[in-house]
Parts: sequence; C-alpha cells; structure tokens
Amino acid sequence: MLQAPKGTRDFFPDEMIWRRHLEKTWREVSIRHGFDEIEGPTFELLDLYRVKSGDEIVSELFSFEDRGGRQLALRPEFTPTLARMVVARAASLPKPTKWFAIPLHYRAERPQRGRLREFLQWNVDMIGDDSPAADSEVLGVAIDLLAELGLTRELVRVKISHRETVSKCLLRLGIPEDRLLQAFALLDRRDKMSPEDFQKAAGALGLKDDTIARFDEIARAGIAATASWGEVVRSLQVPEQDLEDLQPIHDILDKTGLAPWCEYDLGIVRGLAYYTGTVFEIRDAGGKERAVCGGGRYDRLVETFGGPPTPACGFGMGDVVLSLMLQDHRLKPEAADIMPAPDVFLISAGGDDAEALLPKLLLDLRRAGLHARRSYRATRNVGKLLKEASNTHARFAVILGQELEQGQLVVKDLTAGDQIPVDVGQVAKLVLTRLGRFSERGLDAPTSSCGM
RNA sequence: GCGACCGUAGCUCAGUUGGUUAGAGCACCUGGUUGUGGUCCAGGGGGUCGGGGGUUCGAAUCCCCUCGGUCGCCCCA
Repeated sequence: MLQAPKGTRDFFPDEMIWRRHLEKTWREVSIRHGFDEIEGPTFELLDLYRVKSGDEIVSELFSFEDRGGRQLALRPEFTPTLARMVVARAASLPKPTKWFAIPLHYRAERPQRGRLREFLQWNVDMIGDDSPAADSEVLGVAIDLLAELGLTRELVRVKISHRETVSKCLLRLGIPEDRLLQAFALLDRRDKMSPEDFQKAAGALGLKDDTIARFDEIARAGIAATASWGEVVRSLQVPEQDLEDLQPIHDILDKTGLAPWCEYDLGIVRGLAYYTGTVFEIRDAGGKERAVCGGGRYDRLVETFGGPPTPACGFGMGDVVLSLMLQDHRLKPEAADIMPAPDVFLISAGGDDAEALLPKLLLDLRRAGLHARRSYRATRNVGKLLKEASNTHARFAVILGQELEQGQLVVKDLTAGDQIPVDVGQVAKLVLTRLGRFSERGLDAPTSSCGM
C-alpha cells in the first residue's frame, strides 16, 4: 500500500477539525491583539535561506531546481519571507507594522516526538518598534493564546533571556569576544551534555575551573520574573551594569501583569541565527516536551535583506508540540465537541411517501440556512435512526412517518427530549425559531432568498 | 545522515518450542417486519501478518534487505 511520505500527516475529519479549531483560535487571538494576517509563497529562492543561515542549512531543506535552473526550497520557516515582504514595502509600512501568519512549513529532518517534516507554525511579528513594550506585546499574544486553550502559568514556563546581557556576562567571565558564538552554542546544549563534557568544552573556550562553575551557574539560574529587580541582580551575582538590557523588560513585564508567567533563564539562546536582543521560549513546566514557542528580537534582519534599518521582534509557535502539550494535560478537545453539529437530522420512518419527500425537504432546510443531514441507512427502525441522529450531536430530529397522511411530520428536540407534530411547510420556520435564528425575510422566500 | 527499539483488521491487542482455512474487543454494515435515543440479541464485510528475499516439508514466528513508526544524536530557523 502507498504510504504518506515520512514525517507527513493525513488529516481525516477528526484531525482536520482540530487543525481548523487551532487555526481559528490562533487567528482570533492575533486579530484581537491588533495583528493583520499575511501569507507568502510555499517555496522561495534557496538563496533567501542561505543569506540568513549559511550553507549548512541546505541539508535541512527540501530543495529543488525548476526548469529554468533556479534553485528553490520549500519554506522551513516564515521569517525570511516576512523580512522580504517588509523590504518590498518598507517605505510605506506604518510603524509599528503588526503581522501574523499561519503557514505550513517543511524541514527535511528526521521526524521524532514534536517534530515532523510538514507542520503548521503560527508566526506573530511586530516590525518597526524597538521598545521593550513591543517585546512584551508580542509575548502577551503568545501567553494569551496558551491561556485561551486552557493552559495556565503553572503548566507552562515562559523563559526569557537577552543576547546582550548574556554576552556581557560571558565577556566578564573572560570568554574572548571571538568565542562568544561558541559559548552560546555550549549554553544551548548544556542540558544534553554530561557535566564532564560540559567542563571540557568550557575549558576549550579558555575558561578556568572556577569560572566554568560560574558559567554553569548563570546558565542554570531560573529566576522568577515576579521577583524585585534587586532580587534578580542578587540572584545572578553579576554587576548590575551588565544587566542594563534586561531591566526595561523586567519593568514592562511587571507593569503589564505578564510577570507571573515568566522567568529569566540566561541559558536560553535560541540557536545562533539572527536574534539580537530579547530571546524567549515557552516550554511545558514538566519539561517533557520540546519548546512550544520560540522567538525574540531580530533588529538587523531586514537590513540584511536589503531594507532600511528596521527593528523587529516576533515568535513562532508550532502545532505539533502545542497539540502534544494540550494532550498531556487533557486540554485537547474531543473531535465530537468541536465538529459542527447539524441543526436538523432527517429520518424516514414511513413508506414511499416519506422517502419521496425527504430529499426535497432536506434541500429546503439547507437553502433556509440550516445545517441539515439525513440518514442513509436502509432501516426504518426509529430507535436506531434516532441513535444515529443523536450521535451526530444534531439539535433536532425530523421524523417523516405516518403523520404525513395529515401533511405533518414530527420535530423532536434531541436536547430537551420533547417533540411536536408540525405541518410540512413549517419545519424550517419552527427550527429556525427554536434556534433563535428566525427572521421574517428568510420566511417570506425561503428558496429564492439564497440568491443563487 | 547515524544509533536503538518496534510493525498482526480502521483502533487497542492475542497468536504456544516454527505446524492446518490467523483471532478477540471496539468501530462499521445488515437484520430483530410498520414509531422514539449511548442498551440487548443474531449475522456480516474487512487482514498480501508493512514490503521483498532467504532458511525449512512447513514462517505472523528464525535470518538478511527495504519502507514506515517511536526515542535519541546532528540540527532546532
């Protein structure tokens, strides 16, 4: 049998409704925070990713050549596209420009827990504002989304760091400036290494034994953002002047009320790519899953792509880890609870006249704007048919039976349990009224008003 | 790209030291003959045992390769 390619997913109705639900939530949260939706091409020129990340990234990409010999790649992330779009309109964009996107991404890496080769990632970016307020506004969107899905500040940790602050601390420990990037890489990997390997690697960077211990200490310090600034300074045991970049962030997190979700962790460096200031990631408090969200400030990227100097910050949040995390905490809704429930479910319990009427009635109800379904079973067993209606979570069942001899059928409220006979022509009106969706205009011309 | 473990029905799994036409529960479909809801009873469809090759009189079972999954490494934008 043909299989779906490695690391991809088929979205059957149960999975698709969750995907749509998640996208809808992402979209609604973005919009109420004042962001506009954008989208870009699914593939870009390979050079767009080379410029930013260097040649070694190419092996992680799905790349190909078109018939004109152009080197192309499926997008592994959205930020380069975003930067390109900013450059294209740089002169006319308002400041700040607030954009979000919900694109599919592709990465040619080995699939494992929380990582697939095709996935959705919600991107939220604020362009043209270099203030810590912008950092916190973006953080606020991510946190609001998590809260919207039922996650709490006990269940997740927003870990915040600052590139400049970390650099200053490392320099003061005696790490040469030209080894800073390597030190970042070491920080990033510290949890995957044995203490011995960590020591060895730190020694290779020119650190002495006592400073290695300090390096490790700084990397592991997790400080609640609700602490006073004085306490933060004391915990890190570094000169306050080295923390000057962190202090404004601390102030704004306190003022906006986001602090209870956040903690400082100078071990967070988020890869090596293009971040320049604040960096953050959001993880499950249990530490079981990968980071669900990562982001930060990238003040030089737009310039790198040929635009004017433009500060920017943003984050990405993937659907794979987010879904796992919600599942871990039993916060992921059952498909049946988010599937659109029919307004009416038609069942035929009578003879040929019922069979003959059903398709027309079904179409009339649908044209009146109702979500109407029917049973396709052969059985006339009303009990079984009602069970089927009930399984679809339909609000009303319409039973076409004996009463047709009097021109009537039975409308049963599947939630309340009551049922009433009604004239065939009055079904739509009755159901719409009971649903609170009845309007005179819809009644006057139920079939012509759909304007087809 | 590298390593470890795994692969039997749509799902969860059973299948003796290798031994006949490979099983259960759930789900799905039909019926229980004129009508009221997650019951109950009976029946049914559905599996090249992931795929290919080998060993053997005989392979779901043992060996090799391959494809996929899971968990790590690399990477994590």
